Amino acid sequence: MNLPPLSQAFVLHFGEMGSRWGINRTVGQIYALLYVSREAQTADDIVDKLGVSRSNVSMGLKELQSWRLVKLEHHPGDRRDFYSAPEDVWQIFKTLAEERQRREVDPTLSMLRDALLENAGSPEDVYAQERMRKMHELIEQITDWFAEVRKLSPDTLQSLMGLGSKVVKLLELKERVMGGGWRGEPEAKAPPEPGERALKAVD
Amino acid sequence: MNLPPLSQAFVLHFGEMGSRWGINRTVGQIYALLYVSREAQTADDIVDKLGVSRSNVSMGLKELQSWRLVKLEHHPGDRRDFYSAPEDVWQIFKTLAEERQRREVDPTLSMLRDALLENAGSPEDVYAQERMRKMHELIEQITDWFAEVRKLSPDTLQSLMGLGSKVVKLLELKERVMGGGWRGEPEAKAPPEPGERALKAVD
DNA sequence: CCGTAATTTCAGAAATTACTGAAACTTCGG
DNA sequence: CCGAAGTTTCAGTAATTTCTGAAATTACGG
Repeated sequence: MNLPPLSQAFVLHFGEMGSRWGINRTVGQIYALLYVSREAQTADDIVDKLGVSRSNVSMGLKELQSWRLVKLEHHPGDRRDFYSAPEDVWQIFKTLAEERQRREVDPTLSMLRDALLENAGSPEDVYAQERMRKMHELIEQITDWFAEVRKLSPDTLQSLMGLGSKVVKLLELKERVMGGGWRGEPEAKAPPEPGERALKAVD
Repeated sequence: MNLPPLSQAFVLHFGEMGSRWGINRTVGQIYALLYVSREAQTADDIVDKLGVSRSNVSMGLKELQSWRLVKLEHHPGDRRDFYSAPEDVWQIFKTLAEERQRREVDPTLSMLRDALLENAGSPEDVYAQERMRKMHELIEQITDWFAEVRKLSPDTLQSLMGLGSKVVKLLELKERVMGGGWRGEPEAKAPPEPGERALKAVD
């Protein structure tokens, strides 16, 4: 590997981490390299810096493209492909989230929906179906919410996250300003707005 | 595999999905089986139902325990270990999030912090360090926020998620009611260093 | 302590996944 | 069209991971 020390440490770490995920070492390393490189890199640059085969790099780049994690650019008068990673870390995070949603969550939701439509032929499956309903509810709620949140601008998102758990205060504030009385204990839940999904306790 | 059809479909799906994650097929299947089973299962129950070796089940259960995803219980007058999955899907989600934090995010943060303390010996590493700073900031912000949010009760969490992107309305409401100075977080950000651009909505 | 039931460990076999070099393909200027 | 530069594909090999059966260990009632 042919990289300055800090970059190398970063690249190696992502290689290892990649393995923990479904991603293979080389793919992790290529992405890390692009992420810390000021300039777009050619496949041969990557071969030199990581010391892996040309074909491995080619496949890794294809994989990264399928995740929409790298940009391909061309320089005038140069036939080679130049690759780079988008700058904005929030954008990267969103892209990752979207792709994982598409590859992991959506198929699971689809399987669950199918199972919930069947009718259970045994007491075991009746219970199993009930459990699947719970899981479906949870996943759907989280992903709907996340889809909403992804629409926010990074700035807004940051304000929100800056609040941390203080959002609860905002919720209370909302009830005070919009809702009826606020004398009652938290047990009295805010009435759902019209058209808004009723809040159900889970478990 | 010896399971009623819906349960089997669920178990097989989780086996496949497990592979996409870092988790292996058997571990995914064992967890799925416990999740849809009304009663706690012994290792031999699992062997019968999944048709894998006893030792494989033993290792899988150990792995699941290390993720805190299964409960071990004992029945009076029975020496065997009985395993089950916690009921509350929100709790499961939190546990998963915590373990992934511990195993994947914390080591990354630690590596980044180390790299940020070194001094870069080349222009390439100067830039790399700058990129690592950005990544560190993002990850830290998200995980801090998530740690806060994990403290909320499932009910509160659900109210929040029910709002979806309507939280923005709440933020505006807050501005109106409280006026400017209520930024719930560690004082306004340090003025951006030269070369650091404010995060802006992308594209 | 002993014997038995239950569980864990572990070395090797089986299966899967990653990586390589060589060949095939693509693109483009002349 | 041709040739050169670049990229992708692919079959075979290497490396890694998963899984198994056998042996070792633990737990416990008598």
